[in-house]
Amino acid sequence: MARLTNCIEMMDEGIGRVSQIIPQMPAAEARLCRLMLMVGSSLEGELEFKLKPHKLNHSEFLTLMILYSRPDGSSTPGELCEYASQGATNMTRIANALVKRGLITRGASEEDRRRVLIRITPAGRRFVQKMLPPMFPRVALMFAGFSDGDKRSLSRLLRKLAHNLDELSEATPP
Amino acid sequence: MARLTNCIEMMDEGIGRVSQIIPQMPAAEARLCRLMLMVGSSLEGELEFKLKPHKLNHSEFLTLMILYSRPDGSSTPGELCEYASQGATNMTRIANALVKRGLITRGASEEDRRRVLIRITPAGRRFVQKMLPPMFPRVALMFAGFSDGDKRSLSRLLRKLAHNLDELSEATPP
DNA sequence: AAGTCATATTTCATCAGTGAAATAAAAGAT
DNA sequence: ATCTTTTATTTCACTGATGAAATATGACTT
Repeated sequence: MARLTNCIEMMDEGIGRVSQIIPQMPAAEARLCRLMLMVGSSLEGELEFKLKPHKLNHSEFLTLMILYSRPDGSSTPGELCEYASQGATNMTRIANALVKRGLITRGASEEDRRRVLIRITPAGRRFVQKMLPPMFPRVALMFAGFSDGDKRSLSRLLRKLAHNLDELSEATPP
Repeated sequence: MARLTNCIEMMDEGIGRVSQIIPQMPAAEARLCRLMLMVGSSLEGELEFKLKPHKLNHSEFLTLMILYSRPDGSSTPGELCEYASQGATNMTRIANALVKRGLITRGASEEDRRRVLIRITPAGRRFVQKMLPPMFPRVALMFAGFSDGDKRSLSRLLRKLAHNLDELSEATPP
């Protein structure tokens, strides 16, 4: 796999040349956009790489973590779909996989028997507590050389970007 | 689809609770990591959305743009694999799709006849010049409210992160 | 000339996610 | 009591990417 830095360098030159041909292009913004996409997918790759030994993919991991982080360790398929940004079809498949491994259980809700209650099991909690800590060093290394101010800036700017993306997709009711 | 802002809010609370159970967790870094992943994939969705009317997916668009941005409008499959972060198998498929639409051509290289020279066609250039400008307003809106300093900061921080990710994957030679 | 390496393609099996449609069951509305 | 809506599951066809193995071709080495 090519180093990210090389791809970025080549992207910089490419956008430079394109913006000479098409001067109306918002070059700085386009660069930021490409940067986000490149770094984002590299980060995604890094995550999947760390998950592979545990036979989990990103969306299974995310679903499990959402449950783990809940005060009561439970949620419903619909809610999980929302927060894990997955379709219902996919969430059914994810839940099946996690149930099969004994990390979660499915049961009917008491109050509303249409709903399905998904709970993380004690085995699921142990699993998370065992797999999470070995990831910490690499997560910390990603932000090596970032001052506290850098981290705060990055957080602020990403949240601002997220807010703008929300506005954009609300302005487009497809 | 859930709003990004909601997902972020819920992620913040979730990480807060997890870091109470597992205090060694680098919470700030984990938050940044999740933020990058969420915003990145939302951005990816936004891009795919803009590409759909042109019947292009992300990697086809990227491949085409790399060629467009080259001074001579040409490259080779191997090089495109690198910069578009695609496997050879996939690049063959991408090239087939673009050739079929008349946007690029494939031909043997003169110097080294093992190599295949991929060139953007005049039709390919016209296609890019027609499809690109309508994207500009939305790209600009993504960064609405970003000062010049914000943009520079974000650029700098993403590049630093990219650099760290390169180091990480070089320290892991599988 | 023979052997080795490099480049690209093709085939194949597989995985992860999408979207639409059909089904089921229960809640809520009138 | 019937009708509508909500929630979840299941099935199906499809897209896009992945990785391994086999093949073809041409370049480089000696």
